Formats: sequence, structure tokens, C-alpha cells
Amino acid sequence: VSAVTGRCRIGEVAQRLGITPRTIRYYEERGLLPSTSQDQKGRHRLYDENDVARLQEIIRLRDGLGLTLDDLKELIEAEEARAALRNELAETVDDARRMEIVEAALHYIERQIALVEARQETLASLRGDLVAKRRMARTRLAQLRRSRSGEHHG
Amino acid sequence: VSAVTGRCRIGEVAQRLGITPRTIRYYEERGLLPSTSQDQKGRHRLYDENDVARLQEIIRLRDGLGLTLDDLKELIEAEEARAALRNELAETVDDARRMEIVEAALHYIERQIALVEARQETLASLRGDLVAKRRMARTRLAQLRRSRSGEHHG
DNA sequence: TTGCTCCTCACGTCACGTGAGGTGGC
DNA sequence: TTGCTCCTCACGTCACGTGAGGTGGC
Repeated sequence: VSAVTGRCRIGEVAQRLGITPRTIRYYEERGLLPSTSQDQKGRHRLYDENDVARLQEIIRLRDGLGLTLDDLKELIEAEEARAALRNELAETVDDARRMEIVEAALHYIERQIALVEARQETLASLRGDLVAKRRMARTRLAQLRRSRSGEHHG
Repeated sequence: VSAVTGRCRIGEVAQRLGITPRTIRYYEERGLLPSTSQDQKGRHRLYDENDVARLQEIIRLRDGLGLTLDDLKELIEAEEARAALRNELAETVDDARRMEIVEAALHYIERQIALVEARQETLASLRGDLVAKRRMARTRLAQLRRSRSGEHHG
């Protein structure tokens, strides 16, 4: 709190992330962000790099996976639970308990990876279709070129 | 029109595509579908495999790229323009004109591919971050396992 | 004739967009 | 003090969801 961590205003954050201030306020309203960004009601909100990274993550998940804000909130809460567990992990000396915590974290990560990979497959399929179309068009174009040069020579 | 082409009802189409009848009606209302699926107002809408394929394409672009319905409508109109050009292509004997048509189609396809690839890159980056997290968790878990077996033997 | 799915309004909702009117900090 | 960005309502919009009440086809 004593160190000046380069806290910046909502407009700058929004511009850096390619969103609008309204979106950031709405996410705060929906409980996706800690409302600690605003000390009191009516005051300017200030964000540090940590907050920006968190928002960045939310935007990536929203755009990349098309998740609803409720889904995103679940993910965030799970993430916070993981952070809490990491703290417990640092405290505890019970190795059995430590393994439980890490295994839970691992399952959570694997679920997210599965979601991303499913989306990647649909995109790959979409791209496959488009590339096939492109090949057709290119082939046709090459035929036309040959046909024209053939006319010139014949 | 004389052949029975297996036309099916809106509920069946919706179920096959994983959407709701309301979505299909809304797309028709917004001009994304030919309203020829419904002969007269108030009558049941009927769809053939061609209509279903078109809807399928719309849904894939919507989910895969996160396009708005206005964007999708533009794409569809461009697609119809391409179809019209293909008809002209079949008619015309002017090779220069034919090349123009095919080149236009090629540019259109390439723009779509660029959109898909941009989305793929963000997903790949997202996956990369998650995979790194998974590696960390796995390493930590392996360390814990070694540590526990070490206790047993010591 | 009985269900079932369909139809058309029409209002609700989610995720913001867009001003209206006013206050705060370099 | 002047701009600029910020603030809080609060209503609008886009892409549907969700009944309400009624008609159509195997």
C-alpha cells in the first residue's frame, strides 16, 4: 500500500484491453472484480497491474470460449479457492493434505483445457472447410490462366 | 418441388443443431434465412437439407467467431453474391471475366480464413497458459509423491 | 377426437451501449 | 479556473428465453 504501484484509471485500462469503461463497471457490479478498486462510492476507480491481468484473463475467456458472466464468475471463484488452497499449501506440513490440494488444482486446470480444446476443434473444422474452398478456387484460377495462355500460343 | 426432399419441421431442425425454434424464427425475422421455409403466415415452417446446412454454417460462424447477426448477414449476402457469380461463371465464355469472378471469391475466402486464424491464435495462447499451469501442478505432485515414498524408506 | 408440435404476440433477460447531469483531479 | 476524465442513474439494444393463448397435421 505504501509503494506506488502505478495505479491507473478506468479509461486507460479499458483502452489497453479493447473494452469500454462501462464493461469494467458492469463486471464489478456482477461481482467479477474485487470492488476494492474503488475506495468509496463516487470516487475514481484505480487499477494496478494485478487488476489489469485479472481483467485480461476474463476477457480472454469470454471471447475465446464464449462463456457467460455466470460461468466466468464460477471460474473466478474456483480460482480464488485455488489461491486459498495455495496459501494452505504453504502453511501445511501434512503431505497427504498437500497432495489433495494439488490434485484438485490439477483437475480444475484439466477441465479448462478440455473446454479450450473443444473450441479449437470446431475452429479447426471451420478452417478445414474454408481451406478446401480456397484450394478449389485456386485450382480453377490456375486452369483459367493456362487456358488463356493456351489461346495466346494457339 | 415435385420430389419429396425429406422436409422436416422446425423442432427437429433445432434439436439437430443444438439450438431452439425461437432462434431459427429470429434468424428468419432478421433476414438470415429465406422466408420461403414458410409458405404462408401462420403455417408450419418446413426445411430441407439445404436449409439445415445453411443454418449449420451460420451457427458455426456465430459460435466459432463470435460474429454478430449483422456480420453474419453480410457474410450471407456475400455468399449469395458468390453464388450469383458462380451462375454467371457457368454462363459466360469471357475468360477475363471468369478470372475476375474467381479472384473475388478467393479474396472473400481468404478474409474468412484470416478471421478464423486470428481466433485460433488467441485460443492457442490461452491453451499455452493453461498447459504451463498444468505442468507446474504435475511437477509439484511428483515432488510430493517422491517426498512421501522417501519418508517410508527413511 | 386426442396429443403433439406448431403458430403469433409480447414481455423478460443478459451483457452491455449510450446519453443526461454532475463531480473530481492534473 | 479550464478541460478532461471520471461518477451515477437510467433508459436503449441485441439476441434470444419464456410463457400465454390459439391453430394445424399424423
